[in-house]
Amino acid sequence: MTDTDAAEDRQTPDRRTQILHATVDLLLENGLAATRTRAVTERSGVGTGLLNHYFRWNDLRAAAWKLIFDEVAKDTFAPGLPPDQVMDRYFAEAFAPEAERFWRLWLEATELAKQDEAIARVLGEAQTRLDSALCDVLTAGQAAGLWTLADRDATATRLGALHDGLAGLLLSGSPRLTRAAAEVHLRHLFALECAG
Amino acid sequence: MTDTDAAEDRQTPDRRTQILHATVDLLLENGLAATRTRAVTERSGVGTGLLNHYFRWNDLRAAAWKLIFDEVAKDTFAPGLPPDQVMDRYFAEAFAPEAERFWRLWLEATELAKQDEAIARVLGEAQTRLDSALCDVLTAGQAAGLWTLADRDATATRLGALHDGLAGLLLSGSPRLTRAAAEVHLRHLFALECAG
DNA sequence: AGCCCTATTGAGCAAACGCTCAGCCCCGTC
DNA sequence: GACGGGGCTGAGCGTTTGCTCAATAGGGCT
Repeated sequence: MTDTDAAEDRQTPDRRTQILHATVDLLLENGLAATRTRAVTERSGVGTGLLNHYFRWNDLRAAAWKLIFDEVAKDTFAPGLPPDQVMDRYFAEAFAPEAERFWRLWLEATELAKQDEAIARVLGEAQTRLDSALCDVLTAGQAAGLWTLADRDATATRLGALHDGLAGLLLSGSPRLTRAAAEVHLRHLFALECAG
Repeated sequence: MTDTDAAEDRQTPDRRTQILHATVDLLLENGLAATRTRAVTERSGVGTGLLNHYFRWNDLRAAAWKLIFDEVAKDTFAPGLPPDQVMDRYFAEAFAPEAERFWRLWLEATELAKQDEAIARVLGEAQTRLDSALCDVLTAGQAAGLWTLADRDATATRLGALHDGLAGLLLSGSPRLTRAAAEVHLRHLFALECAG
């Protein structure tokens, strides 16, 4: 991502980078279904030919998704904070409005992963990354005596899966679940895991 | 689904019913992405014109999904069994290979629900139905003294969401999670809820 | 100026999709 | 046999995709 900032400073940002970031923006704004190559060319001010010179559409999607997922993984588990504060931040931001766009893209990627191997790889890496980051935080907290967990890996998997499931419920517009309630559910599971 | 058998027995099963059930079969076999109107006409042995006479594609999908979801809701929570046996069956079949097709369709429906109001309605009804069925079982078990839960509705929501999240993880082919492990996770949450 | 070469363009192609519509087939009625 | 009409057909339309390719613009080098 340092490439990005450096490129934006330059007078003539790499056209390839322009295309990539236009794709990221459009994906976050409108989701995959409404993001087509033509929309990317218009947003980035680039001809259709150049876009296809640099990317095949599948690869462009995968590259943009990788940027987005990496960014989230970096933001969610900020380094240097005490583990309990990291978890608190994780719970607080789990269902924040800004996270909604991310989850929509996550579900869309899951959908596409069956057909597109590039996206499957990106999604798999992001999953592993988020899961192991969560594992690390749980381990650090346990080492610091903040909590006691019988099986940190299993707890991380359950937290991640519940997070995912609740986010999916929220996205589907279920009237029986609010953002605040979803956060409570996630915190509740963690409390149960620590107590049990 | 008794309609199906009855229809197959009849000499001239309703063409409309033939189309509907061909759609159900194809959705279960190949998922939505690989199920197009042409595939339905071929499977049901019907001309494209007749299909479009009876259904618009969006409505046909929604109708087929409704059949599938209703069937699952009916099968999962069989009436007449003791609540603890119902829960055991729920856990045992939660990630069975046959359930995989269902979850793929569930995710695809979630995806489409934002664009298609008919599917959003069908999905919403199915969600409510499954959630309240789970609530009922939890309530019945508590009444029978099988377990004690602080908040049955919340527990039902958490179980459903964890189920959903784990199924999503399995579908995405995550190598870190097996069907058996997913079942253990779900049972573990229930045990925690009962204990806590 | 003349030349070359890379970056860039955009009209248009091929494929895939849902859906239409002119017409065919078949059966009941007179 | 003639006629009428509803069930049914399928070639093909219109649209939307991702992507190609001949053509162009423009800057550096001689």
